[in-house]
Amino acid sequence: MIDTHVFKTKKQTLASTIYDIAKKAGVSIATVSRVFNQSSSVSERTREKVLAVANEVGYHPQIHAQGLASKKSNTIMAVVPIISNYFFMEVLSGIQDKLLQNNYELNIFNVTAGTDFFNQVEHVLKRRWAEGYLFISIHLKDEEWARLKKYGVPITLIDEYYEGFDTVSVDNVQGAYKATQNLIGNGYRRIAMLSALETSKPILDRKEGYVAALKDAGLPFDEELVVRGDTLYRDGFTERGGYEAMTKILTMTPEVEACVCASDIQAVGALKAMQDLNKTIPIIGYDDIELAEYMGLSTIRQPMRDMGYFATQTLIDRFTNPEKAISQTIYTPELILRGSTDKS
Amino acid sequence: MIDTHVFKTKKQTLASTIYDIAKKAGVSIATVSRVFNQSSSVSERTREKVLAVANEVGYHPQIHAQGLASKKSNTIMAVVPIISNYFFMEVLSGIQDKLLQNNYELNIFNVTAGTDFFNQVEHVLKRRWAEGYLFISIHLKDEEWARLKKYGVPITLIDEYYEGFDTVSVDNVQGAYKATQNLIGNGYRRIAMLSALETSKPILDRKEGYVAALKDAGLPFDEELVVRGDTLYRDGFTERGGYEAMTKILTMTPEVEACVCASDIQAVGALKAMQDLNKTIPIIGYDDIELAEYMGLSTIRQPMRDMGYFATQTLIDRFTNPEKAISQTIYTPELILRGSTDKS
DNA sequence: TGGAATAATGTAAGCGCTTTCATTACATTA
DNA sequence: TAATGTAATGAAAGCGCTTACATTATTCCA
Repeated sequence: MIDTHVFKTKKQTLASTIYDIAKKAGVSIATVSRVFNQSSSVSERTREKVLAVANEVGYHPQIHAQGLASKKSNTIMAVVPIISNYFFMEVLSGIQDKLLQNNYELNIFNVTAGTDFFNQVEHVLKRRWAEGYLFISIHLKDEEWARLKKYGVPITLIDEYYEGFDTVSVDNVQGAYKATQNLIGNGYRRIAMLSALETSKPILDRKEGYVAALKDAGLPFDEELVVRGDTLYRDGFTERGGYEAMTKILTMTPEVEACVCASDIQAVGALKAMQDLNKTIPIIGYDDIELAEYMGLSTIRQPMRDMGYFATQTLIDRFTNPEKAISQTIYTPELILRGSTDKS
Repeated sequence: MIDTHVFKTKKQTLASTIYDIAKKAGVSIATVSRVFNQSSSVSERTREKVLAVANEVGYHPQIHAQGLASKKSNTIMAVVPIISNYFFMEVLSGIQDKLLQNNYELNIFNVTAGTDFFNQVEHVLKRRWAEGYLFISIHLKDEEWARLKKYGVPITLIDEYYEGFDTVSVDNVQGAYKATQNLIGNGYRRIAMLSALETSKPILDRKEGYVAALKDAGLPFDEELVVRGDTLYRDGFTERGGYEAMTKILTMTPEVEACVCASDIQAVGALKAMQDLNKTIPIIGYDDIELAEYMGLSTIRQPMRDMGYFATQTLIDRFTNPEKAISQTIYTPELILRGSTDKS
């Protein structure tokens, strides 16, 4: 007996390539390629035919093949240290806004804190994944930046300053200065700084501004009043970090009259701590995330979205004009007064 | 003394390729490739030699070339609709956690709302950028999902349910039910639902739970008590959206006794609205973002990090075992009681 | 209406890797 | 020592695309 049963081979829907399309459309692969690259010289008729075929089988050029052949990928990579942060989110949304107007795709690469931090960053460049890079809140030593420069790839730094690259940042010293100065102007003398990981670059700058404001007002600087929480997750820029720090401040140096804060999110924790300890002092946050408005939190505004937007623009400009002079853009932070600093 | 002069080298340092390394190390390109792919049969001596050379010139295989030749890229792509959202952030951090243990790179692709939403999503798959995809809060019709399935690529859905893919979600109906039930249990009768864009899938489900709870308690359902703000940016899941909605509720239906909310972030706005109008009613949020704890906000907890973590695991499992049975994982939301529902 | 100018298409050589298969070098064993 | 097995390496054929450059169709004007 003859077995006539046919095995239905699970038909692997092999991805179609440019050859398949070319064949079906009766043209050469070059023409197909042209169609997908809006190259000028393709007649309207062929274009339509190719597009029809491509659409029918769901064809689209593969990114890796394109990338290899053309040495471009129409991709911008945002490199950020740990993602879950309000500052990044805002910056990112500015980047998106700009990208929407251009034909670039955004990829986000996360580097994790640790000893091999620089290696991770360098690794990203080595892979040559993108045409340009946005480094957000990545802080390196000058010689490390210099080393990255060797890769000859367009890079724009956000929230960091280095002469060799286009950078977009905010004057952190000035921001903290303004906040502290405001408190001093309101008559407070013993002002604490709610800090975070000491080695963090923004913290360093903000402390400097805080100290300068005290000094300019003829007030003594007391290291004891610079306090951070013990939870160092995300460098201490967390609700918990703020809660812990404020608890310390209120219990260990009860004579404190006011407080400048390294971030809004920490301020949220600090507010809770004050509530729990049933003691309220004026407080100024930092960043002006959307939340701050709804919490009545006075703060120092950083134009985060603008920064993202502008940095992206700068980067794209460099694609088209690599010889463009390197630019450093520094925004001025703005003091926003709300309920948390009202005199009671 | 440190030399701090300006860079002037214009010379594009040509990226070195596998050939350069092979030549300098005196081996064939195949061997170099093997070294970079921890392939077994390379003698320790050659391995070291190759690595030394590669390190010297800063060589690393190019992703596009690798991707083309091997048809893999060791990359997972997370597809999300608009990035700046607390829910995504938390899920993302769960994904990162899992990824850290494996050797995959994460890329994030943003789709923007609009008429061509589906096209954007499909486009991502067409490019074949990654080996697997995590779709976060992407809601499509069944036939659309079916269409994506044709691409034969590993996909895991987060915060969505569809039988054809592995999915990880939370029972939104139950979550809203629990919240509403709690309020009813506390004696409130006129309970509002602070909503967002009506067509949003989570909103649909949550409303269903809200209605069911009312019905089960023998309470009437009043469409007028389901309110959203007018600002629809991010589908209305914003502080502002919450503020507007609560303002409406309090002014148009002043007899309302309590409120269930579609998200914590909206609850923040709602809290402010209550404060501004000087009227407080019990409120329950949704999500349990970190902030909620520090704001004393009762809420429905979604295990966001766990979801991200588990979904990633599921996806990676599928790489190694494509024939694995498709799984639907549904988490149970948890009611977290805090100050915002305390009886005054 | 011929022929130059121009538009449309095709040919083929890579892009930088991976991978199969063949080859070589070396260690074992009888 | 010859035969055999195994580990290490190399040669070469693609992967799916872009892009000079070459070739063929069209167009246009004197």
